Amino acid sequence: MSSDKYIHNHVENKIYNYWEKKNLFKPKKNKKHFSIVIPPPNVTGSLHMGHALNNTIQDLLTRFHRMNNYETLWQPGTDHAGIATQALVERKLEKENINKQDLGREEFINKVWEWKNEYGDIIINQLKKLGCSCDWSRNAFTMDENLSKSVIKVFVEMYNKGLIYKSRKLVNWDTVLKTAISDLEVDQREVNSKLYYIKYPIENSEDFITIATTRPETMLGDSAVAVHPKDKRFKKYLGKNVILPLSNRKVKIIADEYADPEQGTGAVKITPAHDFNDYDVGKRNKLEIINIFTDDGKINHNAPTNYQGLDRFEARKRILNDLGDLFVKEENIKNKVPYGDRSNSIIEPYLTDQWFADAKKLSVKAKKIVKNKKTNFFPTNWSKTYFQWMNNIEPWCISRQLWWGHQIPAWYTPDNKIIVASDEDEAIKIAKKKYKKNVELKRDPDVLDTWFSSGLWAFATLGWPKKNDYLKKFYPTSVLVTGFDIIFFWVARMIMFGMEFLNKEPFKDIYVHALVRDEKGQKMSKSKGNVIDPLELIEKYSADALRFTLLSMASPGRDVKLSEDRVKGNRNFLNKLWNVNNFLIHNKCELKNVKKSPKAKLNINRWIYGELIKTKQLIEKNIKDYRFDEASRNVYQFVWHSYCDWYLELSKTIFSSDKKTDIKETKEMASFVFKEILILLHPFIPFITEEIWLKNKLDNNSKNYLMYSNWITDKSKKQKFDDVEKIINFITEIRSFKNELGISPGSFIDISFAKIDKTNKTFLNKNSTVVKKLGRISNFLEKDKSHPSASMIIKGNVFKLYFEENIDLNLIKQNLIAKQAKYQGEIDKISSRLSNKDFVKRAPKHIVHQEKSNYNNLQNDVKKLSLTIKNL
RNA sequence: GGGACUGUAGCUCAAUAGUAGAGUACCUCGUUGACAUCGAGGGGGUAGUAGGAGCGUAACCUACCAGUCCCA
Repeated sequence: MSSDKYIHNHVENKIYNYWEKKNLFKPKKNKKHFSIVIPPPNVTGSLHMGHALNNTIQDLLTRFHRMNNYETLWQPGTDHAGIATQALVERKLEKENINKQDLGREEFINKVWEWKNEYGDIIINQLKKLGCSCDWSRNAFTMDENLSKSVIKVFVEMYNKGLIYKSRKLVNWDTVLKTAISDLEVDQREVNSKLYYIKYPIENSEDFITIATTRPETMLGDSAVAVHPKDKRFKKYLGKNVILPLSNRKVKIIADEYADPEQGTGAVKITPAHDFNDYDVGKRNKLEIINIFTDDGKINHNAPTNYQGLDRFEARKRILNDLGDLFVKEENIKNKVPYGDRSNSIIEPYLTDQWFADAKKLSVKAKKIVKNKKTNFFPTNWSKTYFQWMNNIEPWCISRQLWWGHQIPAWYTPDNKIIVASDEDEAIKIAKKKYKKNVELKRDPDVLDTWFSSGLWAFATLGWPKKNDYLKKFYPTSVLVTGFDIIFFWVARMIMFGMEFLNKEPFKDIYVHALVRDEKGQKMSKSKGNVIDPLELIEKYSADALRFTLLSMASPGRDVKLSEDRVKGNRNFLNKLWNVNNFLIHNKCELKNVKKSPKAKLNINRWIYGELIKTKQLIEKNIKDYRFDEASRNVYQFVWHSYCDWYLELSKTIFSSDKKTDIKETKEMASFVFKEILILLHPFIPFITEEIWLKNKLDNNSKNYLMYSNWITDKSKKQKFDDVEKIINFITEIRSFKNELGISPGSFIDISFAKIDKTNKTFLNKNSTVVKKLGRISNFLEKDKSHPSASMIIKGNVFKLYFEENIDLNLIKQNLIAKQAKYQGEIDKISSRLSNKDFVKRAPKHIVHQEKSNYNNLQNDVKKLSLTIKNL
């Protein structure tokens, strides 16, 4: 006999190899087109829960469309993660006592490539573990030659259009990584800080003006003290100078509305080189910009010698110490401090020359396309977030002081003019034309922000700028599946680039899923130690179980709170499925020979077929609406409860009978529906469905792949099969009644039909085999027995039940009284509704009608109940 | 400071305004034929609070309370 348990461990790898060997992930010519580009995971990354959710959804959509007559492309790849990768390789080299600078740029980049070639596929292999059916033959990398070419092309064109420019500005500077980063890469964290009050002596006076600051070390770079123009307290000092303590420089006291009279002392020190607000004040008031930091956050030569070379935090201590009497007090406060999301170090506003993209200009078309609903967010609400950011968009700093990445295609002439060209030869040509002679050119050492190249992902991976078949077929892509955390980083920028260069939206739909949190709803983080590793769950419970769990929990607008128990529960679902297969084999059902559309006469067969169609339609609708939670619920409910708990149980009565035609029909239907179940479930849980498919040789020697099997279509009118539902209800009532009276569920009973109406009597007699077996009934009696009985009332019919066991009459009575009270409660509610004239007048007729009929039915039941109670 | 979201059973979440459901946990019972990773049954909800519109709502509006997130 086959094993009772589904063991996933060997199955999943085997099945994945089978898919790859058969080349099933490649797009196959078909009428319609469907495409997804993967949000490229970081090449240094390893699979976390966010990836698992994100890619499970994409795989479900991909498989669903691939099965249903779409030529389907899921374009995979990774991004080069400039900072992360460079830092990683640097650390690795440090361990080997190799310094990046000694190695030189070119050699270092070689080392990074070596690393990439060795480890870069880790995350790709992890995606395979999850079952992702990407077309791996097209696996892309942002540093690939063709993608790099499109990056250069985009840069050059944007420069020529004036959409990219170089400028000296205050930027977010990471003193650890020694590079500029964009606003988005800065994390504003609330921390406990101290506010220091410091007296600045006023020139030629005994007076002081007291300022408050959280960063006293920056006073070495102060170029003014600002007060609010309307602040009467300071009016007398306006235009005077203060003697800057420690530096002994003279700086002016100026009036500027930036100074908030309510904050601190009302007077604020202005350090244009090291604070974004102060920079603006400085510009307005034409103040000197004094940079006092080196690129690694130490005090530089612009400060008094005794502080030079000190780290910024060391300098703070020394300065506070050196202030002496001028130090007034300190206060504990909470404030926001900028941290670099990669280095985790405090970010320094720093004045440098950088390249910027004019995001404001790019945003115009990008906003319009969403406004015009050519691109739609799901859930819709995310468009608000999108617009809010787009409306307040700032220039995007795209240059990074790194070696690993796309080097900016700009060259400098000896007189420091910029030449932007797609390669050095072209730059030389341009220079020659301009200067009428050969001039020495120096290439800009900076590279572009990784997100710049990921922004081209949706079309560069499809071959752009070449106008090939793929681009035509698959752009715009059908849907982008992504987390809300990268709407700005990536989604918005892809839309901007897509609109600018193809004048078409990169994707029709944007499905935004939530964050995966731990079971308590906390963000998973290494420092908290609450990270659940998807690979561990896969190992323990299977990829299918993890996938199904994530899908069923992906409710829109909600975070996914993942607990191991849920995954375990869904592993049980797989086992159930496995055992259905065992059951069918056991009953000699042949899946291999099922007909295309089975004809059924038996009510249970017609019923399960109807349920199948209904379920299929529901799932399809929910997948199209991106309601994966609902879709998984639909399929789970149908498979476990309708098919296993009822249909297969009911079918057992037929299998154990001697009616050959009925047995044949039921075998066929059981097999047919199960085969359809495998097809419906495949996008959700591809491994086990494929395993069962192959085990039953449904592939027909590689002629019928599960992965290309269409979902069932049936356009016939919906038929209702009340009779099976009636049987189910009747059996449930009996089971429940027995349980309430404390009768062992396995025991057999007799039931008297003496007081029930003809329709029901005929119906039950007609279905007696099934009802008797599942309801554990020995005999249907036409007349009441003289033994004591318990009465069960279903929809106005009184059934008398006779048990072998002795039942406490009191218990029976109590049971009936409780039921009566429950019904009466319902009646009271309905009657208060019905006695409301406005309700009867204004509510739709069918609602009123329904209430009335409910009322009558309940009244009838209560009447019967009280009669029975009286007779006891 | 600006913005978005959430509040429903112990927990995690559903439900076109027609009167609250599922999974899980819990309790009771059950095993010689698919499955104990199972089956049958059960208890459990003043829907954050308070107003308002409406015949009626958990769903709409307003305020408040609580929480989460984003931007500055």
